[in-house]
Amino acid sequence: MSRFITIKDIARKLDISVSTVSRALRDTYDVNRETREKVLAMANALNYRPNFNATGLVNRSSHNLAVILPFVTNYYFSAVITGIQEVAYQQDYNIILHITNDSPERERAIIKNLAASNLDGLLVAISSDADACAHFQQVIDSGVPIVFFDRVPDAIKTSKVMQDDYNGAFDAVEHLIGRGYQKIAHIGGPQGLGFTRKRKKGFLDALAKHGLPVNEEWIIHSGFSREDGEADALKLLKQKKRPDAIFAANDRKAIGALMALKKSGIKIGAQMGIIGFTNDPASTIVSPTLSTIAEPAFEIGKRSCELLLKHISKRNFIPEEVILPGTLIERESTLR
Amino acid sequence: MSRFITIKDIARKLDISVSTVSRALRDTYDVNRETREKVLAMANALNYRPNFNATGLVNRSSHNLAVILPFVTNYYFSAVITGIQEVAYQQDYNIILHITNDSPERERAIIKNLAASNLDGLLVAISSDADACAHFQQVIDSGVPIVFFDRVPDAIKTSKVMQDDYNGAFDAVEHLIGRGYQKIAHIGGPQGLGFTRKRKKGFLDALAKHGLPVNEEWIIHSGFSREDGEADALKLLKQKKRPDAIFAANDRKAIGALMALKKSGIKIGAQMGIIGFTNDPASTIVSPTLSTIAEPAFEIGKRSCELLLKHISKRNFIPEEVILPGTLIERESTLR
DNA sequence: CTGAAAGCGCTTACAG
DNA sequence: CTGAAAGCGCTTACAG
Repeated sequence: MSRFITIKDIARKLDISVSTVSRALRDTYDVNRETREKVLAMANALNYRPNFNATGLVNRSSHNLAVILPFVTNYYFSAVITGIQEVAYQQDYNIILHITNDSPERERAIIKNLAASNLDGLLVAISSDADACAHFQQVIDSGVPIVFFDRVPDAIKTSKVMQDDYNGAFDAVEHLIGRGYQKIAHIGGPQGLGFTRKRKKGFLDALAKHGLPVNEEWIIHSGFSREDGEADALKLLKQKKRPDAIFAANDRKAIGALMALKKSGIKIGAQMGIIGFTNDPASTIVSPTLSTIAEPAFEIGKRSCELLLKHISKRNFIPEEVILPGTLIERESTLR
Repeated sequence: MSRFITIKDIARKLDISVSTVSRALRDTYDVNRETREKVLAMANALNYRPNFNATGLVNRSSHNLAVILPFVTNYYFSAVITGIQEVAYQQDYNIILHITNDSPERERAIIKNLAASNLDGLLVAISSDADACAHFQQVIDSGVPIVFFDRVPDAIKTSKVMQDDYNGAFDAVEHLIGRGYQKIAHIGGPQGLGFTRKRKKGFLDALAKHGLPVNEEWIIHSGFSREDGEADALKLLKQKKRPDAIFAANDRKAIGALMALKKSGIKIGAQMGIIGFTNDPASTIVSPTLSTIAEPAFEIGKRSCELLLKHISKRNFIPEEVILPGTLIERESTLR
């Protein structure tokens, strides 16, 4: 391993002390202008790069942010990461990526092994079965701020960024009603997740507002995958009373439902309206194309990271909850 | 910021020296068994975590690996990352994620700002317009190993991991021929990329082997997006001599082509066979479903990371080029 | 405006 | 088997 240029090298070449080099480099103390310029020029000439381990050690900071989330192989989370990355990059922070595979055990193991001293902050979307969140509280208590996004634990007081799940769901269902559907089913996500409840509440309230009945048999909870959507849809089909529309908790489920129903000979739209949530690019690939609520995933990433940086720079930054609105996108799957 | 537990704390509590604590913790020197156990117990009781900035400073290593790639918002790259993450996690390495948005400038800026001292190695897929690769060579010369995957620069001697682009393309085209298609077009990726050339070569050689003509007008190069695929397909449609099948350089292009042609009234399969490359989940969502060559994306990530760790642990590890085979997946888009 | 010195938390020859 | 000391590269009171 070849040696790297250090401030000592610069100091020696210029025949000044390392203290002065350090001060000149950071431009924070009074340093003679000429001296500073000489140092800067030399640093540039030697292609000097600060050793982050050293600066981190004395400053107790690393310019490293960890992102912890269930998956990256889906559109929503990869778009969020891109947003996070965008602001981190501007501010010279590194993103350390941890993937939990939606496993609470792995999530806990990751948290446990976080060398807290190596991180300035955390951005996290919890796993589906987030039972206990004590491990996150410990991190915060140890002085490392966390911002949660999308999948947020209610119990922890810190900044959170999410889409407007309630109103998105409400709008989706009202859209179905507006299109004349009357017997509306809901295929939801895992019950443990906060936003599963919010989307369900939006669904229920929209029905209530329009005086439509709630049929408990038309409400099914399962996972978020396409396969889950297929299975849920097939269950709905077997009901004695069959619904005429489905609001799915996300696009993958909606697409699974759509494909399974189509295969069963149901005319999507005409016989069964379907609307999802996310605006995954796949929703324009299915046939018929899928109506949905577009989530501002990239924006959620950006806002989360901005908030985290505020927590980092201001010791006692007051936690904020940011709720970003979604947008109804009307496509073929809700066309009668 | 609350203080963290250090080896000094452990030493004080146990009334021994920090040297002994350090040695006991790493279990590398001879330490009296009892002493070691006392240290371990105390470390555990105090919930001690090593300060990576400090260990990194003395060991000149950080257990940090950087991953640099164009995007994460597509299936292939997000699957690769998941594979990388999987082995990094096992070995207690952190993944620092950098996204270039496929911009060579940003790629160069990222490399320039890498505090080399803070990284043990790099995993990279270069951007499409990778003209100069000197910046990567510099990193390697400075002692930080790089492993390239998928998009690899020919000019640099280091380990590389990729799918078998040539044979995958060859198999795809031979599949089309086996299904009876005779006038086969190719919609390829950006010309600068090495694998664009390899996939094209596989295409040409398969035609040659079966004595089919090469029509230069049926070979179109553009970007990798669905929109590019649509535009390419529409161009092919306007040709005086119209092809009866298309081999697309990736699934997104293939899906774009498929959708555009379908909209133009072409019967996919019967009138126009289409095959892609990747096995993006979207290829089972389009209708008709898309035949394709499945790439072992997750495996590519794993192998890349394993190789990088070998470079890191063995100063003079001899670079390896790993080529992983793809798998033909026959679906509806090549059914006559 | 500048330098000498102490210290961040850890590792590792050097003695014993 | 254990301790005292030096050092990794940087920052920052303390003097001057």
